[in-house]
Amino acid sequence: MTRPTSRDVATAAGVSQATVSLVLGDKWPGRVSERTAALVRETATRLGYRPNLAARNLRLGSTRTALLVVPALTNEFFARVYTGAARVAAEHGFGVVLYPSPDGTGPARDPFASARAALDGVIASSMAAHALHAIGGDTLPLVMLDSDPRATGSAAHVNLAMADGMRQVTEHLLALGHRRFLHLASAVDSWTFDTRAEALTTLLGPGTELRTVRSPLTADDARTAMEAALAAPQGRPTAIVCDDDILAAGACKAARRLGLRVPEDLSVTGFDDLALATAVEPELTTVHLPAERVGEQGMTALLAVLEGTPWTAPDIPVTLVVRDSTGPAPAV
Amino acid sequence: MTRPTSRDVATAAGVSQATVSLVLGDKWPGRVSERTAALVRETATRLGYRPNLAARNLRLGSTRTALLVVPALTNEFFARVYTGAARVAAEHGFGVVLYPSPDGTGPARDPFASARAALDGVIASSMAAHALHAIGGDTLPLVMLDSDPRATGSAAHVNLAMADGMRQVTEHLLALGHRRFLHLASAVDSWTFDTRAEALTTLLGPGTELRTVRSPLTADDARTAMEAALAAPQGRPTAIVCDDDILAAGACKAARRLGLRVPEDLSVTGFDDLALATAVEPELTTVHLPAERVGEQGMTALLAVLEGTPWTAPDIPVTLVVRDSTGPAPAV
DNA sequence: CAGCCGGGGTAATACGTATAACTTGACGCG
DNA sequence: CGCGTCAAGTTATACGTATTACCCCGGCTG
Repeated sequence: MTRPTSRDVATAAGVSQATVSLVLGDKWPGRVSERTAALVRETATRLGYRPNLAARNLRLGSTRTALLVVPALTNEFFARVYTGAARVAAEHGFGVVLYPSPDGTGPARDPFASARAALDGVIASSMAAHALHAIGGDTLPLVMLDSDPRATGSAAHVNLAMADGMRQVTEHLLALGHRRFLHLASAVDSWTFDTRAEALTTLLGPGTELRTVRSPLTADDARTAMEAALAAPQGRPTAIVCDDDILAAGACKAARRLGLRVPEDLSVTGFDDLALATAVEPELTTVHLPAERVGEQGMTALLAVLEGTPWTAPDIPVTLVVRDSTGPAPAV
Repeated sequence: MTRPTSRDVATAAGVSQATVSLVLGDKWPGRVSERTAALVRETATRLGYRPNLAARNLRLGSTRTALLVVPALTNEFFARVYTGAARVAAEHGFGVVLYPSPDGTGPARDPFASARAALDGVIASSMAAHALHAIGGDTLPLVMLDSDPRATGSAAHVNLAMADGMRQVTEHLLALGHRRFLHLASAVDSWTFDTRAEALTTLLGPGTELRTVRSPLTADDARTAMEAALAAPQGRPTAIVCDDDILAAGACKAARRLGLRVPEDLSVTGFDDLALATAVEPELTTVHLPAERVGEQGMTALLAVLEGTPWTAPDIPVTLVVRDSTGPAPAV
């Protein structure tokens, strides 16, 4: 009634366990005659044999499994990062397991053990870096996603060209004549957002005005933040730069509630280019972040690190997608 | 340079490996004196000892890991299912690993092995049921999510009360005076959607009209489907029942492109209650599906099955959330 | 004082696999 | 004919843990 082992297959086929392992391992060509190999394979499938991965992992000292640490999977961006990472992993016979509920809601007394599998390496989003040492991931090969290249020492880095993205946003808005800006920024403290904020500040030349409001990354918070910011009609911003499409969508909505038309009275930009960006009306002008590619490169980097190859790559380029939420600055 | 084992801890502490295992296992109270226990624990942390999970899994014959099979994590609904399942799992010292890229895009020659970990059980969404036997999951304890209770024999089931959800939609729209309906249905063949379609057909009494258009679950497809359906001004539907918020959002957009106002000229309803539902304008009237609870109950069910306890529970209730995308049927 | 008990620990083992090291027969070749 | 070679397997072992069965010794009891 219990699952058949390689030894069961061996006795059933009248060979030794080693032979079974050799055949099914598909290495060592010529070690086993084609005739017995076929016999072994046939009995294996007949018995429904599945290798015990725990045993194999123990023997090989490697699980071919990576841990992906992200804040929340319900954020489409990170779901896509996972997808990309899992794809590349599968191509190399690797698996990807997620660190559950790092948002702090879950219990996970021993978060490392809760991954249940021995791990070969860790890919961590900077937005979840605080969880890293609790995981014990600092003792494993590590790849950081979107984190300060100067900070995390030896770890490999996969970064998006956030500053350049912000440059594109700024130039686009300046060309449209905007001079008074509001930065609807994430309340999360991370390299990602810091870099953007810094880029925005430096790129906006003299003769411009910039206010910043920090808000959690939810549409509701965006709305209340907006209502406060747009209250005064005179001197109010004409362009809202949001750190996130969700914020941007919330901003558009708040604007309309306040009787402002987008983009005629107010331009709004986002980041990420989620499905949401084209679902709302007007469709969002936003910086497209190739999330899948982040995951892919993260996994590629980890594989390189595991092989001892030093890995480095230029920042992943991002591109502004101009849609309908931005337009010429109002005449006043 | 290699990771310390329990034996390393043992020699360092001057005890036997068995003692280390006993202490760190925290069972068998009284088997070890408090003094040596403290010594062992101290050396363990000093050496940075982490138990080798592959070895433990092999020894115990169980990995405390479940496989969750879903179509795509980028769909917020399934991301939330995962979150719920992972939470309950963590509470019981279990892990959840995802079946990567079952949408067929990925390579995954041996999808089962690509889970990399030996598994204790499987939780499978019916929308990915076709992948099940390829995974070999049919030989493991199985919990089915939203699948035909009559179909999958012995497996435990966790179902949403889809028919009741559709009933609420129908009654809401009928009460608003609608008589001509369009069902924007998913192109995917599954119990979920079949149940809804059947419920809709039976609930709409005489004197009503129902057309059905099947479409992939993307906003773009929804739009083209809509444009075809609404082309003829006379006899066009006044209420659009969508199988999904994404479809609903697409439908709203298409309607506006065609010069129809929502909800004045056209009512639209969705399913799921994703974040999208409140991000678009008008906010969607939609059937709220407690996705997290699906994941939680799925995991709970699996845990019960693993203990040999027969598990059964009533369908998870769903509730219509009335927002701004539905209104009285237009006069004509 | 012998016998027994139990606290506190240890030695031994099995889990299922991959692979290194060894065996065996057949065969070719000098 | 004897030896090296090679194909085709097999035997043995280790991976690191959890747990069972055992052991030792001090103290209590009859």
